[in-house]
Amino acid sequence: MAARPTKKTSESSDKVSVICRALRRAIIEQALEPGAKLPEDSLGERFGVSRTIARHALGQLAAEGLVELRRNRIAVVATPSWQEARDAFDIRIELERLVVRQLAGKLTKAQIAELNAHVDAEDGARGGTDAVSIRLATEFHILLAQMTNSPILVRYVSEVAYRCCLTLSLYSRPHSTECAINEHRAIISALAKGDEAKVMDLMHHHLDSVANRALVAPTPQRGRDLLDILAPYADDIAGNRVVKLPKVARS
Amino acid sequence: MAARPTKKTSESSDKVSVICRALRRAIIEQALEPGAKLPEDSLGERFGVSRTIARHALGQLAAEGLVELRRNRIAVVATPSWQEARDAFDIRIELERLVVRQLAGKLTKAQIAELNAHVDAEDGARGGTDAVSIRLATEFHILLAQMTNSPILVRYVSEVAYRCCLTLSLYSRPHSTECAINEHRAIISALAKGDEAKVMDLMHHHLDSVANRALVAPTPQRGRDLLDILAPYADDIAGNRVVKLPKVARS
DNA sequence: AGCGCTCCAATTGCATGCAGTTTTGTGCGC
DNA sequence: GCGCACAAAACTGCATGCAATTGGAGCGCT
Repeated sequence: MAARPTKKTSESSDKVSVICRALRRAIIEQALEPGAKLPEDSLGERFGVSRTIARHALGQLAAEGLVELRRNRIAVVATPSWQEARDAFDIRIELERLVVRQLAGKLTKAQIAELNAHVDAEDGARGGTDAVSIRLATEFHILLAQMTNSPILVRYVSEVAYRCCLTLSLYSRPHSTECAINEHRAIISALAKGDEAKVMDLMHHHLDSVANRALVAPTPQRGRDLLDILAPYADDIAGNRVVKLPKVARS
Repeated sequence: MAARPTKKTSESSDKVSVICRALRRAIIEQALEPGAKLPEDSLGERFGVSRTIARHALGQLAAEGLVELRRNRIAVVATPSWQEARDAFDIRIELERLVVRQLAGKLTKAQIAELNAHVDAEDGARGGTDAVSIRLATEFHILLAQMTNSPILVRYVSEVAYRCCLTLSLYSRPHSTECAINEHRAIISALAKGDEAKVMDLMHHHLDSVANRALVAPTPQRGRDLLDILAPYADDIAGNRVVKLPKVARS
């Protein structure tokens, strides 16, 4: 259990992975907002690669749910619905409870130090931009996942954490990250103490409170999803008579 | 909640998706065993597309963890270690508990009928090959996930279920699927009754027993991973003198 | 102005070609 | 027969080119 062979899953240093990493980071730091267009040409030019590679990278990110790919259309940064955001958080809670359950009482001194150092970094970045805070907070969770030495768990936690970041930029009001930092510290100490039930609960409530602070209202304010906005009206109308909407492409 | 908009994430009808589906199915039906080589040329020729497309499909499947992609090397069907298999099942348990938790007491009559019909199909296929039984059993779980109307949950449950199929063909002895069918029926009836705690427990034990029946011993019998098989011997030898193994490529 | 139509630039879908790397097969010395 | 060097084949990494589709500007009509 201590020295599980850490097999490299993928994500080496080929150009596709480089682009994926760059885009992922741009997305979670909200340099690319949901709905932003990602033409293959531009990406290729920007990263000095051919369109083929850019396209491949977009395919990967689409598989992770970070970008949306519609046939013959320009790829865009994903715009999850409010419900999808909530679903993502629900899944994340279960996965991260699993993480801390596996980790409770099994961390080395060095690992605990590493976690504390990371939270210190979060603390230090408190004066910076929200984007950096969010990235650091997310990386804390990924760091935890990595300590399980389970590549699959790392992958899923990372993916779902990224998705949650995405929703933060959609539905969240400017929020304070301070309590998150304290909660991170509490989780570390509970992990060190080895109190499995306690740490699972802490993680649960931590994520739940992040979700609740982020997903304030079921009515998306800045949500770009035209369909969701129009849904109630559409129902209304359907009751009266049929109206021709301009080719709503829900399919 | 009843009529959540079912947004299509990807996986439409472009050639890449077609190839992915075909390969996925071939893998879970064990027509392609773990370790099987997947050269881009051959795939392209087989499916009547260019290498570009085959390559893209392999990339997607690699992102799902079904194939392994090493730089400049032929892609192969993934060969998860025993520990990875166990991890996959652990994650799967949590995810599917979440599925049934969301579903308990919320299924329509039609949905329950659909589930029952599926289990009937599983029953009917009992005389057939193991491969078909495994596929049907897996599809039952995916069907459940789909009923949550949460695209993210569907994606993760599907992926992890496929991965579990993969490990079945690696570490499992020829097994009986009959109890699984009964357990499926029990889950459906508990879902219909709406007993949340009960159905979560049923799902937990169902998957746990599948895992335990499959992952019998930490020593893989038919495991193709040369490294794992040779590990104890290598240790032995190392104690005496150094032996030159032919370029073991663990990286 | 508002609506519909046509046509063109922008963009994707896909195949092919070339360069570099790995694997395989072959011949040679022992 | 056995091991080894070397060359040929196989395969991947990536760029480019062409056809098909889309989005939108421009334009005429009401």
